[in-house]
Amino acid sequence: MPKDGQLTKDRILAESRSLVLKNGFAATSIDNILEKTGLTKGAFFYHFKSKSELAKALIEDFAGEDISYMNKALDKTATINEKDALERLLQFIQEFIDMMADLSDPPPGCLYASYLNETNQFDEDIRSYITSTILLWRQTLELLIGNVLEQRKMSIEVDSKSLADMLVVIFEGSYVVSKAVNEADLTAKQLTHLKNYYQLLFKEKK
Amino acid sequence: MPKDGQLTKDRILAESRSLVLKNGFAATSIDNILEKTGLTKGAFFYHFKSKSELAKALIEDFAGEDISYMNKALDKTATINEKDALERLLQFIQEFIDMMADLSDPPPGCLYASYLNETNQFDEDIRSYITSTILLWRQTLELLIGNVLEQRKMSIEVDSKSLADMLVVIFEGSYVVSKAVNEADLTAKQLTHLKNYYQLLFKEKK
DNA sequence: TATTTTATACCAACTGGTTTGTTTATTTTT
DNA sequence: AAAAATAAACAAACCAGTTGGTATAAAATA
Repeated sequence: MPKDGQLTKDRILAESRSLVLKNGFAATSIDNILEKTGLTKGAFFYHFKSKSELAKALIEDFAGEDISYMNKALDKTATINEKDALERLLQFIQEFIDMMADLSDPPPGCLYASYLNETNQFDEDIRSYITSTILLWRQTLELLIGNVLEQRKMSIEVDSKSLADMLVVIFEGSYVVSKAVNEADLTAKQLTHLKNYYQLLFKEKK
Repeated sequence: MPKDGQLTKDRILAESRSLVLKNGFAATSIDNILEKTGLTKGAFFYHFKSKSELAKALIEDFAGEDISYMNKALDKTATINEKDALERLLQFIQEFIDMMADLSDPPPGCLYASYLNETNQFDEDIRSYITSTILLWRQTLELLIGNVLEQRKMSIEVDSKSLADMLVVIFEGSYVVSKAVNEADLTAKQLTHLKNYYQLLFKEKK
C-alpha cells in the first residue's frame, strides 16, 4: 500500500493555482509554492519534473473542473429540453447566476485568462488545449441555442456562434472588471443581463 | 535644439507594451526590451529609474489612449444627445464596433487585464489607477443610459450601473476569447450584441 | 568667433541576488 | 521493500540595477 502522494500533489496544485491567479505564472516561483505548502524542492520535483509540467497539470485540473460545472448545468436542465428549448437555455444560464450569486468576494479568476495574458510563455499544446476547451463551451451553447431556433421559426437572422460565445465572454470580462472594482456580485449581475438578452431576443417574436 | 530623448522613451514604451501584452509583465525582462529596441541598459535606466516605474508609465500611457478613445466617441455623438438619448447611446457603441470591425488580427489585448492578472506584483497606486479608469467608463455609460431613462419613462426597473459595466465587460471578455480562438472579428460581433441588447431593452416599451 | 562648459542621451561591463533544476544521501511512512 | 518525502549543496542561466565613461549639441564665456 503506497503512501498517498496524491494528497501532496493536490496541495501543490491548489496552492499553485491560487498563487498563479494572483501573481501570474511567471511571477509564481517554485520557492513561493514551497513556502505555501511547507514542502521542499525534492518533494516538488518528485511530483512534477519541471515548472512547465506544473503549468500543464494546473490548466488540465482547472479545465476539468470547468467542464464539470458545464456538464452539471446541462444535467440539471436536461429534462426541460424537449418541452421548451428557450426555458432550458435560460435555466442553463440561471445555474451559473446561482453559482456566482452568493460570493462574498470577487471570483478568484480564470486560469485560461491568466495563461492567455502571458501566452508566449506556454507551448502550443497548452494554448490549443485552452482553445479547445473554450470551443467546447461555444459548441454546447450553440446546441442549446440551435434548439431554440428550431422550435421558434425566427424571422430575424441570428448568429448563433457569436450568441453562444457571449457566456464565456461575459464570464471572462466580468472577472476582469470585478477584480478592478472589487465587487463580488458583478459577475452574477452581468450573467443576468445575458439571460435577459436571450429572453428578449427569442421570447418576443415567435 | 535638444537631442530628442522622448523618441527613445516612446520606443521603449511601445515595445514594452507589445511584449507585456504577449508575455505578461513579470516575464518581460529589461533585456528583452533592450533586444527589441536595440538599446542598452544604461539607456533604459536613464529614462526609467526602475522596472516598476516603467510599469507605471506603461499603464498611464495606455489609459491615456483608452480614455481618449472614449472622449472621441463622446464628441462624435454629442449632437444627437438632446434629440434622442437612445440613438446617442447606440451610436456611441457603434463607434467602438466600427473601430474593431476591420481588424485582420485579434486585438493585441488590454493592459488593465494584463496587470489585473498579475495584480499582486503592482503597488496600490497602480491598482487604484486602473480602478478609477474603469469606473470612469462606468460613470460615462451610466450618464448616457440615465439620459435614455429620463426620456422614456421605463416601466421595468433598470440597474443602470451593471448595464453601464457591460461595455467594459464585453471588451475585456472578448479580448480573452478572441485570443483563445484567434478570431479577429469576435469583439465587433460581441459589441453588436450589446448594442442590440440596449435597443431591445429600451426601444420596445416606452 | 573661437573656446569652454554643461546637460542630455547613451554605451559596455559588472555586481549581487534569484531562479530553475540536479544531485546525493538520509529519513519516514505504509 | 517500495514510495514519499527531507535536507543541503550546487550549477548555470537570468535578472534588476549600478558604475564609470563617452558622444554630441546647445549655451556660456572669452
